[in-house]
Amino acid sequence: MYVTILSGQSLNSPSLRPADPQAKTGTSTFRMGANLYYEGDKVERLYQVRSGVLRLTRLMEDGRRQVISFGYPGDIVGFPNDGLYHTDCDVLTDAQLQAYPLSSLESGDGDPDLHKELLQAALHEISAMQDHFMMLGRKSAIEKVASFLCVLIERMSTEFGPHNHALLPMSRSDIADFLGLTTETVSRTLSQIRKSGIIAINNVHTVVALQPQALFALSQGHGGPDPDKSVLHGMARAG
Amino acid sequence: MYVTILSGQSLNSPSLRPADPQAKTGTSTFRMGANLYYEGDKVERLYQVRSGVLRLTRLMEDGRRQVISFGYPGDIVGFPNDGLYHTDCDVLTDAQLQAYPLSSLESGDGDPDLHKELLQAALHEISAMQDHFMMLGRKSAIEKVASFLCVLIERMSTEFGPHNHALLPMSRSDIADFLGLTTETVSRTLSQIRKSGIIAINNVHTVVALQPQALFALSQGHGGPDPDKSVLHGMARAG
DNA sequence: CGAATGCTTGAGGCAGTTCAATTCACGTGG
DNA sequence: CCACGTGAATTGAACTGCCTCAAGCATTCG
Repeated sequence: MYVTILSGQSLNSPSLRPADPQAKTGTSTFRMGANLYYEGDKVERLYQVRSGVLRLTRLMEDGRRQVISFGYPGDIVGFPNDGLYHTDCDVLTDAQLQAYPLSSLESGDGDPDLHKELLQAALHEISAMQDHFMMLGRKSAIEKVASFLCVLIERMSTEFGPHNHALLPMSRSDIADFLGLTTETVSRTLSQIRKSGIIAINNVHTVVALQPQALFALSQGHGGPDPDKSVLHGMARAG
Repeated sequence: MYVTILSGQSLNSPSLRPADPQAKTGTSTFRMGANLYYEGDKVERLYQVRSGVLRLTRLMEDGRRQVISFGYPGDIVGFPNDGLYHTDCDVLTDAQLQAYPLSSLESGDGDPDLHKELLQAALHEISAMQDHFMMLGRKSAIEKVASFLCVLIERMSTEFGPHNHALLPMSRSDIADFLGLTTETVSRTLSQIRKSGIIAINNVHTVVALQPQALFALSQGHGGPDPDKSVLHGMARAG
C-alpha cells in the first residue's frame, strides 16, 4: 500500500482468485511479529494478503530505515529482482496469506490467467510507487499524514464497506519511516489535525475522520498558506 | 534511471535484443524537446532507449512537479497501468528509441523471450524505485546530489567504457524535481562538492569526478557530522 | 550587442529535526 | 485491585538544513 493521490485506481487491484482449496499453495496464517522474508533471500513465492497487515522495509548501513509499503488485503508482495527479495517483510498483525509459486509470475505455463493477473499487479505496483514519489519528494508533513489517513480510510471502506475511520496497526515510527518524517513530527501533525476538529484519535491505533472532505483537501495541499483562511480552520468552523 | 545505492544491479538491465531490422516496430529517432506521451494517454507501445535521454514526470494540480526518472540507454519506459501511461515523457536530447508493441508485454504469444525480458525489466524497475524511495525519504541534500552523480558516472562507464565524468543534459530544475530539492539547493550543493575538490564542473552540463571514491562515500552518508573528520575534507587531502 | 533564459550566490525565514521531559497504555506482580 | 515498570506516544524548546526571496552572473540566440 502506497500513499497516492486518491484516484480510486489504488483500489482496483484485482482480487485475483478467491482462496482455492485446490491451489497448489494454499492460504496460511502468520502471527503478529513474524518475519516473512529478508532482503537478499531467494524468492520462491509471492504472497497475496487476505487479511492482516504486512510491512516492507529497507535499511541503510547506518541504520536509517525506509518503510517501502504496507501490505493490506488485496496487495501482493514479494516481487523478485534477479531472483531475490529486495526488502524485509514483517507481519504487523496476524495475517492470512495466499502464496503463489514464483513460476506463476515468471512463466504463464501453469496458469495463464494467474500469470496475467500477477503481471498486472506488478504494473500497478509501479504506478502506485510513482504516486508515492510525489509524496515523498514534494509534499509537506501535514499533506503526507493526511494522505496516509485518507488512503487507509479508503482501504477500510473497500474491505468492510463505507467507513470513516482508519486502523493503524503500525507504530508511529513505522509511519514516520514510510512518510519520510520523524516520529515526533508524525505525532505533532496528528495532534494538529485533531485539534482542528477534522479527525478524532480514539486510541493510538484508531483514527476517525470527522470531516473526511477536509481531510482529503489537506492531503492535496488545500490547507492554504494562511491559517485563517485554511481548510484546517475554515472547514472546522463550517462543520 | 533511478538513483540507487550503487549495487551494480542497476547496470544489469538486460539489453534485450539488439536493433532488429525485421522487428515489427523498429528503431526511430526523436528530436530534443519532443514529447513521447502524456499522462493518461492510452499505451500502445513501450520504448527502450538506444541513445539519448528521456525524462518522465508527474504533475500535481498546483504545479508541483516530480521527475520520476530519467530514461538512459538500456532503460525501458512506458509501462501501462490500466492501459494508460501514468507519467509524461519528454525527450531531453535527440534519441534513438526501439518501440515494442504493448502486446509484447501483456501476452507472450508473439515472442516468449521478449515477453520475459520485458517482465524482468518491469520487476527491475520496482526494485530500482524502492532504492529511490530511500533516497527521497531519508537522504540529505548532499547525499542526494552525490548519489545522482555517482549513478550518472556509472551509467557513462557502462555505455562508453571507464569514465569519471557525467553528462547532465537535464536542467538544474529537472535534477531538483528528481531529488526532491530546489534548484538553488542543487546548485549550492554542487558548488560545495566542487569547492571540496571532489568534483570539477567543466560546464553546466559536464561534471568530472576528481575523487570518485570520495564522491561515493558522500553518497552513502560518509560525510561525517564533523567536517574536519569528514570524507569531504579527509579524502581530499588523502587524494 | 542586447534580451532572454537559466545558473549561481547571498541573506533571512521556517518547517521539520533533535534532544529532552512528561504523559499514556498496558502488562506484571504483589 | 492497585502499585509499579516498561516502552511507546506526546509535548516542549532550541536548533538547523533546506527553502524562499532577491540579486548578480553566464550563456545562448535573435
